[in-house]
Amino acid sequence: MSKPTTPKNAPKTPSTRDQGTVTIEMVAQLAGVSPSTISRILNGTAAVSEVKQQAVKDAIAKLGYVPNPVARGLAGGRTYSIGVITQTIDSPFYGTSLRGIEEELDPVGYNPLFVSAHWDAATEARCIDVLRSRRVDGIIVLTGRLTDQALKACAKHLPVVVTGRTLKGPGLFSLDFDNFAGGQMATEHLINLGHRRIALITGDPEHPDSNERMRGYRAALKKAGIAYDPALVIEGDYSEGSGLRAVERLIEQGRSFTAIFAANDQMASGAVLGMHRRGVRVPQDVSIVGFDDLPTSPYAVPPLSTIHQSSYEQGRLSAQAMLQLLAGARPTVTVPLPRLIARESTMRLSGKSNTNSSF
Amino acid sequence: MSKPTTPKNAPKTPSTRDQGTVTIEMVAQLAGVSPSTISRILNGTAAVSEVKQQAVKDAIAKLGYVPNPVARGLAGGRTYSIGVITQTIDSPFYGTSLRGIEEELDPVGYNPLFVSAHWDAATEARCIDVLRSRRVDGIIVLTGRLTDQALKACAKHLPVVVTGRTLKGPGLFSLDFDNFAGGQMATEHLINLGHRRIALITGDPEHPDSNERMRGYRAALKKAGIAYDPALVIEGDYSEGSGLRAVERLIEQGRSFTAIFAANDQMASGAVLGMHRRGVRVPQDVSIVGFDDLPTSPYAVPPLSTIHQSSYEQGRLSAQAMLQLLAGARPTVTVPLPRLIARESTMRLSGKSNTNSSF
DNA sequence: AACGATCATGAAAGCGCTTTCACAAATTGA
DNA sequence: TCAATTTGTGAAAGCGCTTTCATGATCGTT
Repeated sequence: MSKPTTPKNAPKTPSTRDQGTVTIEMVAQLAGVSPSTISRILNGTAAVSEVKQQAVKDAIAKLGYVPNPVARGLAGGRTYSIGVITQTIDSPFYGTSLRGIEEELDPVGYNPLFVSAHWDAATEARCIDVLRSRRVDGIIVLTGRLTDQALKACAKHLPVVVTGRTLKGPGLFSLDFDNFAGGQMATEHLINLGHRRIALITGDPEHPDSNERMRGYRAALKKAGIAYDPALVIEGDYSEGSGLRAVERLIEQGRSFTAIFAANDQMASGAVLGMHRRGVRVPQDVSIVGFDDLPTSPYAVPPLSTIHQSSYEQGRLSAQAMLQLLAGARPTVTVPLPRLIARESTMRLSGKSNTNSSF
Repeated sequence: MSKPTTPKNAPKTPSTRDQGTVTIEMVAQLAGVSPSTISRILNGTAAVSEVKQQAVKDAIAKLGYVPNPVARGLAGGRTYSIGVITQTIDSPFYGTSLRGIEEELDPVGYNPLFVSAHWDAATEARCIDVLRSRRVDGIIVLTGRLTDQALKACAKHLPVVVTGRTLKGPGLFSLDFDNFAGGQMATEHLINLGHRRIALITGDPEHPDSNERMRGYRAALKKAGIAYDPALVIEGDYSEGSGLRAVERLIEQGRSFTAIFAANDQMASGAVLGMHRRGVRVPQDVSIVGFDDLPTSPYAVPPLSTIHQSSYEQGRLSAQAMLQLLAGARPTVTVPLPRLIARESTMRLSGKSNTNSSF
C-alpha cells in the first residue's frame, strides 16, 4: 500500500481552508488547457489561439473564477495594490484626495492601501517599510515630510508619485500645486476690494506649501505697493483652533486690519469664529479669504471666499500618474491652476470701516 | 549539453525582482536552523529551545529580516489585513472612524484595507468580493446597506464586525450606537430650553440610524406632551445642502418654529446658513441642535450644540472587536452612550420671540 | 523541397512562507 | 528497565499563481 490512500475515516479536506475557492487549476481542467495558458490569457502575456481563449473564458464564467491576488503577488511580484501615504486620513482635505485615488484605481483593478504618517518623518519612513513589505506596486505620497533624498532612494525600488513638491527623477513623479500663485491670488482679491491692512495667518512653517502661500501674499503686497508688516502675520498650524487663536492675538495686540488671508479654510473658519466672538462682523468689518475650498466651505457662515484647490482632482491625478509610471510611461498629467472662489466672506472695503479701527 | 548551464553572457539574476530582500531561508542559514523553526518562533506555533530562539533572533536582527506578508498570506491563509467597508471615505464622520481603526490595528501588525461602497448595496457586495479575493482576515462594515442576511452569510467565511445595527451570529459582532436615545436627548434639550415648536430635519430615510433619531424626537415630544406636527418634519439626506433646503422650505411654507433638531451636524450647518440668509439669528431667533459632533462643529458660527457620538471611538471599538473575534473570543466592547454637548447654537426661548412668528 | 525562424502551448520550477509528517532525543510511567 | 509518550527539529509538500524552458507545429525562405 504505497499509494496515498488517505485511510483516515474523516474526509480530511487536504489543508483546504476555504473549500469554495476556484483555482486556476480547476479552470484549466475544465477548459482543457494548462494553467500557463490561462495565465497568459488573463495577463495578455502571450498570444493564445482563439479557440482556447473562448474555452477558457467559458470555463472562467462557469466556475466564477477570480484570480487570487495574493498568489499573484507572490508569483509575479505584482500585487495590484498601491500604497498611499497620507498624513491624517481624517482630514477633510486629504480625505477627498483619497476618494479621488480610489476612484481612479478601482476600475483598473488596483486597490489603494492607505497609511497615515501623522506629519512625522520617522513614522513616514516606517509607513514606507510597511508598504514595501506588503509588496505594493507603487507608492503615492501626499505631501510628506520625507526629504527629497529619501524619496528618490525609495523610487529606486518602486514608482513613487509625490504631491506638494517639485522633484524629478527616475521612477519618480511629482505633482505640485501652485501655492505661490494661489497665495498671490487670494491676496490680490483682497487688495482689489480696496483692502490695504491685510493680516496673514500662516500654516505650519514646516510645510513648504504654507511658505509658498506666504510668498504669494508678500508678492501681491509688493506688487500693489503695500508695505509688508510682520505684525500682521501670525503663525498658525492649519487647524481651526490656531485660526481662532491667531485672530484673538491680532485683536488683543490692537492690530488694525480690514482683511485676513488664512492659509487654509480650516484656520479661516476658526478666525471667523474668533471675530464672531468679539463682535467683529464678516465681511462687513473684516473680509477673510481662505485656501483649499473644502467641501464644507460653501456652507460656512458666511460662505467662505477661498482659493480652490481640488484635492479630489489631485488624488485622481496622482493615481493616474502612478498608473502611467507603472505602464512604463512618463506621466503627462498636469495640476489645475489655482482658482479664486469669491463667496460671501469678502467684500469691498467700505469708506467708514477703515484702516485704523482696532476694534 | 543537457544541464542548464545558463550560457547567456548576462549574469541573469534568477527571476529575482528585488535582490535586496532577505528571506526566511537566509535567516535559517545564518542561524543554523531550518526555516520551519524560524516560522515556529515567529508565530509561536510550537516550542523551540532557548538556544535556537536566541540564534534566530540574532540572525533576524543582523539581517534585518522582515517576513513577507504576501507569502504568509499564501501559505498560511492569514494576510494580517482587515477589510473595512466605508460608505464615503471622505466624509468627516467616517474619516475619523477610519483613523480609530487604523490606530488600533497598527500596533498589532494588522493593516486596514479601506474600500468605499457609496451607499449602494450592489457596490457593497462587490466590495466584499474584492476584500475576500484579497484574502483579508476579517471585514468591518461601517453602517452598510447590506441586508442582515447577506452579512450573516459573509460571516460564515470570515469574522465580521458591523456598526449601526444590532445583529448577532457566529463570527459576527455588531456595534450599535443608541441613536434613539441620542435623538431623544437632543429634543429634550430643546424642550428643556422652553421650545415647543421644534422642527426636525431627518437624514436619509433609508438609514436606520436616521429613523431611530426621529423616533427619539417623537418620544421626547410625546413625553413632554407636545403634539407631533408632520408639517415641521422635513426630509434631508445628511448633506449640508439638504439642511439648507430644508430650512428654506420650512420658511417658505410659513411654518412657525423656534428650534430645529437636525439629524446630523452637516445638515445643521446647512440649516444655519439657510437661516443666516433669511436674517434669522441663531440662537436668538431659532435654536438648533445637530448630531454627531463633528470635529468642525465646535468652530461653526455659532458653535453647534449637538449629540456627541465619537466616531473615533467607534472605529477603535470595531477594530478591537475584530481583533477579539480573530482571537476566537467573544468581543466584549460596548459603545459609549450618547452625550449632549450644549454649545452656542441653542438658548432658552425668550418670551417675545415666540411660537407663531413665521418670520 | 529542405531548413532555420516563428508561434502556440504544456511541463515544471519557483515566489517565501506555513504546516504536516517523520524521526530522533528526552521524559515519563509502571 | 523497557515501552509509551512527549518534545524539538528538519525535510518536504504545498498555497495559487507567473514565468522560464522545451517542444512540436506552422511558416516563410531560397
